[in-house]
Amino acid sequence: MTDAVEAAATGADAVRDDHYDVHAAEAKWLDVWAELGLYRAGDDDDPRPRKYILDMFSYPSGDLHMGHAEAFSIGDVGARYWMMRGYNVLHPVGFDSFGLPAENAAIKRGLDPVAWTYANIATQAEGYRKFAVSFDWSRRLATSDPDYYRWTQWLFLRFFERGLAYRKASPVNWCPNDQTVLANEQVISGRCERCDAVVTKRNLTQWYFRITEYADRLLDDMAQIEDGWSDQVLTMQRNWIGRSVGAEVDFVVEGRAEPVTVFTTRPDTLFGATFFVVAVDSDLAAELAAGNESEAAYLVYREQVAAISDVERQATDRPKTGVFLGRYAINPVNGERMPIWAADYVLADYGTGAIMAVPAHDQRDLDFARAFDLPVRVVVDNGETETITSGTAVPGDGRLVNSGQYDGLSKDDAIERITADLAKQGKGKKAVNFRLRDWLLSRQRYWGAPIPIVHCATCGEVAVPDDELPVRLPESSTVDLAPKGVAPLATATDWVNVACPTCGGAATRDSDTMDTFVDSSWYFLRYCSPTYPDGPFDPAEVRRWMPVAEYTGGREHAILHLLYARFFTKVLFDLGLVDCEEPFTRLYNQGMVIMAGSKMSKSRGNLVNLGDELVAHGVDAVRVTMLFAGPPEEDIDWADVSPTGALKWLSRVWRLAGEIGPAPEIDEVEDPPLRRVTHGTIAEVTRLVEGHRFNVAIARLMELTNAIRKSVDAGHLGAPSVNEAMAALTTMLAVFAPYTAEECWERLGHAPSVHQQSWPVHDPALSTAQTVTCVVQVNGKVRDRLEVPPDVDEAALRELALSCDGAERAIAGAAVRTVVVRAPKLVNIVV
RNA sequence: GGGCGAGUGGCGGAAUGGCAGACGCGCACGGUUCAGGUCCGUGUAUCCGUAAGGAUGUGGGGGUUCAACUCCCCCCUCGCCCACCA
Repeated sequence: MTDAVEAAATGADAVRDDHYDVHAAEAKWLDVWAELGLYRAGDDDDPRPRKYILDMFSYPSGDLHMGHAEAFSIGDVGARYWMMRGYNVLHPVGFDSFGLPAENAAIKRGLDPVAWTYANIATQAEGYRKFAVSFDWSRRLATSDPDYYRWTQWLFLRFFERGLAYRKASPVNWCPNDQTVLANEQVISGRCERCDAVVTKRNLTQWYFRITEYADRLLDDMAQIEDGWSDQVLTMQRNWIGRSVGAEVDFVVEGRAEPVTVFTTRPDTLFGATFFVVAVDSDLAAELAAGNESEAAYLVYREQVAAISDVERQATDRPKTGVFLGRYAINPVNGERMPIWAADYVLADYGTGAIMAVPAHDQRDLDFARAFDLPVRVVVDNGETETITSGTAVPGDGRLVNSGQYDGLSKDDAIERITADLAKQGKGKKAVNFRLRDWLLSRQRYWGAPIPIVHCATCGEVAVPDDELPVRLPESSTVDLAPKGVAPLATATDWVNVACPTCGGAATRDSDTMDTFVDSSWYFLRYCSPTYPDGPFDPAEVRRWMPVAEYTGGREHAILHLLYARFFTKVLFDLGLVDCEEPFTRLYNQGMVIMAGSKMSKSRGNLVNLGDELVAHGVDAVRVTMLFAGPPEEDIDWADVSPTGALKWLSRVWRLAGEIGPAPEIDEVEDPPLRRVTHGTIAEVTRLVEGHRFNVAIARLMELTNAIRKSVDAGHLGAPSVNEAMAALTTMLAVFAPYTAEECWERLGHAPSVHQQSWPVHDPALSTAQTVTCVVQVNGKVRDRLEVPPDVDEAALRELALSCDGAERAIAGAAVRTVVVRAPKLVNIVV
């Protein structure tokens, strides 16, 4: 402060040469802030309105990287803004600390996953602290804490009790590299999301969450969050759930007691069904081929299909393959015999794994029919059915033909009538199908929450009693961690062998651990009462804080974490544990930080090290760079932005604060236009911050900086309006550049902390201008500008506009046809 | 193949249907300087013009409107997601 006073006294020149040492400022304030306890959420009796501001917690990989810096810069603005607006803000931090990297470090380098993980957490926590994120550190948690996973297990048991967690055998995605199964959501175009290895199928008995039971609600409840989530994420979730409405139709199969049911969205095309296809890898296919002369051919074909990877199998331009099974199904509407084929274009795990093929109206069926010379029959005529002979199916709308009593009906009418008639005859019914599959949650890995189930030969699957939770992980030294396709926990014999909780007989623990997405599906609830000993969370606290007002994180979680967290919340709602059905009211997905046009990666050699950037430009400049680069949801190309420019601005502000300092006010040098700029800026920045338009908000603060600079240079040092402007600038800067704002606040002669100040309030009387610039257009082209009072009369403005120089020149004697007057901003003269 | 989103100066990007290019980067020129990655000022879409001023201009083509970056239709390009889902 003494420096600032002295500088102000010795004149501007001395200050301008002053150097803003960002690192000194960083070193200076962290402890002060910690002592003031600035960001701790208020207690139960805090009268302020509450707001829960959440950033997606991170995997503790060690130091923060550029992606973290962007995400947390964005989330922090919201948290700080609402704190300054007088809200009781919960802005917690934690670590998603179970997962493969810890285990891989253990396997590769012989490190203890516990020690490795917690060392990384310490490093990352320090990184967050230096980055000055306004976290309430008192609520910090880690999903690998026994205190946390105890409740993950507890929640699993509640799901288990309700039948929402169950075990089944089925072909599952298998990553041959990580030696573990993967959820559908973790398979990206046939490859492992983590390691990019080509995923194969294995038939295994695994644990699932019955998320499909919630498919309808996951779709319907999107209405509650439509205003707060981007269309992009909502659409992705909708597509992922993939609800389709149609009918289930029963087909009698010759020589089989039970009919076979198929799902179709087009029951109106039933008369066009000319053959029948079952998934080659389904049980039904094997059954139909069994003991049949076609069995040999079927088995060969099944071998061929099994040999190709999912990646190849899913290539849509692949020619259709299949074998005739020598069996026939009867079309329920016309009694026709349809040959049954096995093919790999029909999926075993969607619908019933069997379809009626309507080649005229489905491209895939037509491709198949042409490959095997099967009949094609048009049943919906749209006037352009001749394309079928050249290989293009007619999928759309039209009138029914070749369909007996239904001829002439429209598609929609036919769907309704045929479905109703089938239902009457007991041969079918209206049905809904989902693309969404149940969530496979078992993982054959060590570093995760053990599944709290004991397998007993007499009692079956037995839940570990609640009071025996947590089922702790055995010491890593007692476990063989090497990937071998068997769960590592199974090798810890002392741990695995237990007495059955029900009958006391010899039993074994389930040796799989849970997918880490289970951990992250409820962490936002634990934050509300992180040390609550009697349950996963204190329902009263959750009622007070939930739902989350603003949730910030990467778009990569659009269908993984965000879908699972919504599912968990709904189950907990049904259990009566939470009040809200949707956990996140507003979702903000920030873009990525890329480098020179492409994703940063080691192999590309274009990694930008956050630590280096922080050393070169300081925390605040990096934050401002991230926020000023563009809209938060867009990617930032680090090659296109200028941290130096950001630092330049911050230095300008800092020097201005030094020049203005705590010097006494001198009323005689007042600068009224500056007041208008100040109050106009406050109004706009407030609106922009609330709308997450941070890049524009910063642009407005830069303009205010320029205005103050001009005023000071014009000799207004000491004017109350200058002090007011500088104070407003400094307090608003606090949400973007916490260190610099604090430093400026001190230079202005105030005690810490600027972060305890209220967000400035604008005075509408001061922010409205005395005059408005009115644009005069002739035929839509700007020809002149007039300074007019904001409440100018329409008729008067019209006359003024018609007689101004620019308009007269452009009209040049032509006849005026119309004059559009939008007082006070615009007049358009049409000639 | 389907769905969603986006195309604006040399660059990142501004603009409730009403002044296109705010703000910043870069660049140019000038000033200051005890030599620095951190200062001040001026200019900077394109074309014609010394200037005043004029013409053109928001991926391309049409349309609605007094007025279109903005709304509607067609096309092109790019990005993301899903991808044989019956």
